[in-house]
Amino acid sequence: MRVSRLVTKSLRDDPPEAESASHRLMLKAGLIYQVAAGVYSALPLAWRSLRKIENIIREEMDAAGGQELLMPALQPMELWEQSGRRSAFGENLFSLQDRRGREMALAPTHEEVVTSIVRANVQSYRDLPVILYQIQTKFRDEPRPRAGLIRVREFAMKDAYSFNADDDSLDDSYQAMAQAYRNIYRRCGLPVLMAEADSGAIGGKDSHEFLLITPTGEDTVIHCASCQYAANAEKAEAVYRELSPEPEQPLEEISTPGLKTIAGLADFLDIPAEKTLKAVFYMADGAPVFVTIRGDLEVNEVKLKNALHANDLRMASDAEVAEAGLVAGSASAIGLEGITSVGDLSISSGNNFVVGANRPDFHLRGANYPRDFNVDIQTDITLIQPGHLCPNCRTPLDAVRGIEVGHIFKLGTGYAESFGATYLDSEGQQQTITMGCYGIGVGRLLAAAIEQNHDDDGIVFPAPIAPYQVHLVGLNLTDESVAGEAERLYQRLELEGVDVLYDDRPDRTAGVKLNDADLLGLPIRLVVSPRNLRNGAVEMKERKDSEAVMVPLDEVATKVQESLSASVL
RNA sequence: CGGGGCGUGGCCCAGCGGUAGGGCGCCUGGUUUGGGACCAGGAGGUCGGCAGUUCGAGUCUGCCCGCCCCGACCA
Repeated sequence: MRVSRLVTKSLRDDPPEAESASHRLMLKAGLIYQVAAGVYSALPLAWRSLRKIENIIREEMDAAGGQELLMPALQPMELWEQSGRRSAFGENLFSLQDRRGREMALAPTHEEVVTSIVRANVQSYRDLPVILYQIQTKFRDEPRPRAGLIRVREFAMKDAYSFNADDDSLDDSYQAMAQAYRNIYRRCGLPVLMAEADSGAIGGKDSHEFLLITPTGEDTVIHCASCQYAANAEKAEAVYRELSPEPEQPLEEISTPGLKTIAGLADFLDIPAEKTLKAVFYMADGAPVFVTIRGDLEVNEVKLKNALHANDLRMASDAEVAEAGLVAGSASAIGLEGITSVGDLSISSGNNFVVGANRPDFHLRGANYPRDFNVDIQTDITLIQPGHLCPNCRTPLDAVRGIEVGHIFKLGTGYAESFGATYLDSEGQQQTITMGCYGIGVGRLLAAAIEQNHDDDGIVFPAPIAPYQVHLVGLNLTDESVAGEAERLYQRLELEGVDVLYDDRPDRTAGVKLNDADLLGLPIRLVVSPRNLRNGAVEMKERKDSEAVMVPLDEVATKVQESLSASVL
């Protein structure tokens, strides 16, 4: 491709609206163009990268036994009523009416349709297992699209679905998909962490996320350097140091004037925060919830939401707290009635806690669970943080930030039950099919790759997903001998099957061209110029390196091939 | 949805009651050419929309729309 023919131009100024590196660089290099909030065109350069990613995904899905198909984005709303996910997705589901006033949805994912297909086509255990996949556009009316292609409302997703006779078979498919995913990221040149995850709105049992580690990621991953345990912070399991139990003391009210925070209370009483219990108030689907957790810990809202089976969970407002008759800053579950009460496991991990007295400026000491108060649900709702202990090996945990670039789930039989997807086993008994689903956001993967691979000058593309492999820069092309050599080299490389972007613009200065090359970040840069040609050479530089080397003209094609084959992981 | 910010040629911005400007980019001619060159000439804008205040509105007021950023969601 010749730069002179490329429709897109790089931008000279940083787009002011783009905070994240990938967003800024993709706009600046002319990879994407915004159409609406969270809706982008993929311009020719980005589209080449996206196709390369898609092809890697296809090859690995096919190798893992997947069959590609294409399902519609436009679907009747009845399907979503039938699965119960119309309300589960809520406002995130794009919906519209056709000319007859019939309600339709733009699909955010395809369990409903794929399950219907399998119901119609699979009757026997001999037909299983089946893995179906597609690379197709998804629509999700996200509350807040952000950061370019990281979170958008319309996006290409590879979604795969496994259909299995039993849990062992599901486990096989799940492992095969997990391995295919590892292969995909490795082949894209992107190291990822596979972490235990919450299954969210999709529902199901086991679930893992694949995260590209970068400081600007939106997810926190808890990681154990010792045993390699990794989990999304939303999911990570809590373990507690054994506190030596003390003899239980009686409840005693103490004056704590003006104290409303754990830090203030612990300081005033000269006790560690873990000797206190904290009360936190939430609204779950419109009803107040009273949460008790040890004073040194934070509430994990995802765990809490799951424990309550709530669709919507948020912190209660001051007004709602007051209306429920609670004393913010001095509340405890002692004597609490008429409100759902949830206790973290940590309330059993110590005793003689200091808790609120349910009247301002007073607390109680010597509180013990369950002697002094009760909870409706006791479960793990702790938000794991660095320094907490690994559930496997008790090593202190680290936290890193990552971008979720893939997610796999064991769904179980829920969808098959909704749609009546059954088969006859070898005994002639009717059984329900069990399912898994497996997703990769293609555009997000590209954005995450850039988020992770860039420097001050621009993108540093991993070779397998770069739009082109070689950026051939011709300097001083008004000199006919230079233009001739550059042209010959361009055609030679193309003939050898190398993807070359040839900057053939005769009227651009060296600075502009070299800056553009750094910005776009193709793996190899070749510079043809009068200065280099005088030595019968071309300058070759890998984008990730700081040093360039001079290569004799007749060896350039060979050196390029060598360099490219070395960069394939 | 709550909080903050912004809408002026393709891009980045200035102008804050009195005849729409600059830089980049674009077109023509010339000079340049290894890290975003120079000279001369030129094209290009219903100042997000609607209503109002005013002799006069890009500028003031109200309503609406759109976009970005921070929080609840996810590939």
